[in-house]
Amino acid sequence: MPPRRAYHHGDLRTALIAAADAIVREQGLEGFSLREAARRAGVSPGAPAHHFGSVKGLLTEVALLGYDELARYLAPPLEDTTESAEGTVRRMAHGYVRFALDHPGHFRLMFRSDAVDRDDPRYGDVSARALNGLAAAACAFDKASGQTEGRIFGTWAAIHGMAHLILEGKAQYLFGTASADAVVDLALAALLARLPSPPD
Amino acid sequence: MPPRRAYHHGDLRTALIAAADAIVREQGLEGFSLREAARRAGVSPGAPAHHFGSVKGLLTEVALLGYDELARYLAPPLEDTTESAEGTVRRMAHGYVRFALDHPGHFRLMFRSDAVDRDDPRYGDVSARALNGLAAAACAFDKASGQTEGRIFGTWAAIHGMAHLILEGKAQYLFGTASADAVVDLALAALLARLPSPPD
DNA sequence: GATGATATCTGAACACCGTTCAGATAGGCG
DNA sequence: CGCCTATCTGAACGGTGTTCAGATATCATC
Repeated sequence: MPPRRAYHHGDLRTALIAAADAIVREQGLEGFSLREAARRAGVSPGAPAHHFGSVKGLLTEVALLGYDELARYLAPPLEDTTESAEGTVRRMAHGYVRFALDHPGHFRLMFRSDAVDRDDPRYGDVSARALNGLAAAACAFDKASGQTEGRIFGTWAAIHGMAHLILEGKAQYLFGTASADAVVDLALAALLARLPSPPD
Repeated sequence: MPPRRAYHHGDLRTALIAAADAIVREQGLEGFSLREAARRAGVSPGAPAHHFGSVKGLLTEVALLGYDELARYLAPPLEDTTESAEGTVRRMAHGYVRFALDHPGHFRLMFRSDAVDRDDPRYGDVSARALNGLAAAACAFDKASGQTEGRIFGTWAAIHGMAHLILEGKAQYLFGTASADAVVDLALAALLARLPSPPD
């Protein structure tokens, strides 16, 4: 990463987002600093301010990329039309948890409302898009129970709770060193066993 | 909080924990700093190091206090023996979420494995104790489904997920400005509706 | 009670952080 | 060409956690 020759970067905004994304991916959120991102982009510490206002602005962009990536993890189960609705929910749970473990820095950032510009309108859009699939699966699976928002949120909460607790090391109190997939399967078995009869 | 007269504090360790706990309670985790805690205790910035090693050590103590408080929020539903098992789980979910909203700084800290000394043995003890009640309720309620650890973790994950998502403002995408209690009720309705028949 | 060992705390230093801002530089456009 | 505006520099400021030699107090032992 040799120092730029030109005084003007050309596309500093994009470069800073890429640098920040890489830091969060490599070192997690604690390893991130605005100055380090500037350093990687070969630019002075004051440069990011013009493009992002503050560190929150830059981290918001990284969080948005995280939602895109999450959507990619959740897509395959939906595209497989041969799967039952219950199977789809199952596979999305595994995908959600795998995303959290594959991209812990992004996952944590996405749910750190203090580190991010919560009021960015794109933020709501992207999270809605990422969860559209989950919403569809939850509704298809869970036709009989409660009203729509309750179904979606209940499913989301159960899956998100697994991911968060596993990521932060809380599952080991119950399961020792069992794999995340095994933990998810056991929890799903308990949560889905309540179902009266598998739909379609 | 006038400056101490004595060179030695007397019980600095306790004073620092109390100060840190107060900061987290008043200003949240982002408002916390080791130096501010030292300032409140009327002591130099280097003093905490001797008692806690690093900032993680002090924050671990605050997190432990958080678990105690959580246990207090979860206790009443268990003590009410007239309640059905489902009702107990319901009330514990509301208690868990209320704790998160009443003590956001503590809640976030308790699940920030980067900010805390994860390997502190007391950490596992206290979290186990706080969740014992939840475990008992989950098992009593959910006799038929899955094996024990799966039942406990599934219930915990669902409840924790609600609390986390609500606290970080993610429920508003689905429910607007609805109260947390209403959101929890709707999600519980969907999750519990799957039950074949109410036990006992 | 005096003496020595040990625990405790100070205060200055260090490296780093995010943010600000006057000024240097470049590109776009008349 | 010359100007205007966006962009970026680099130094400064106040803040952070951590380290450490040295000052101070407590405690055990004589």
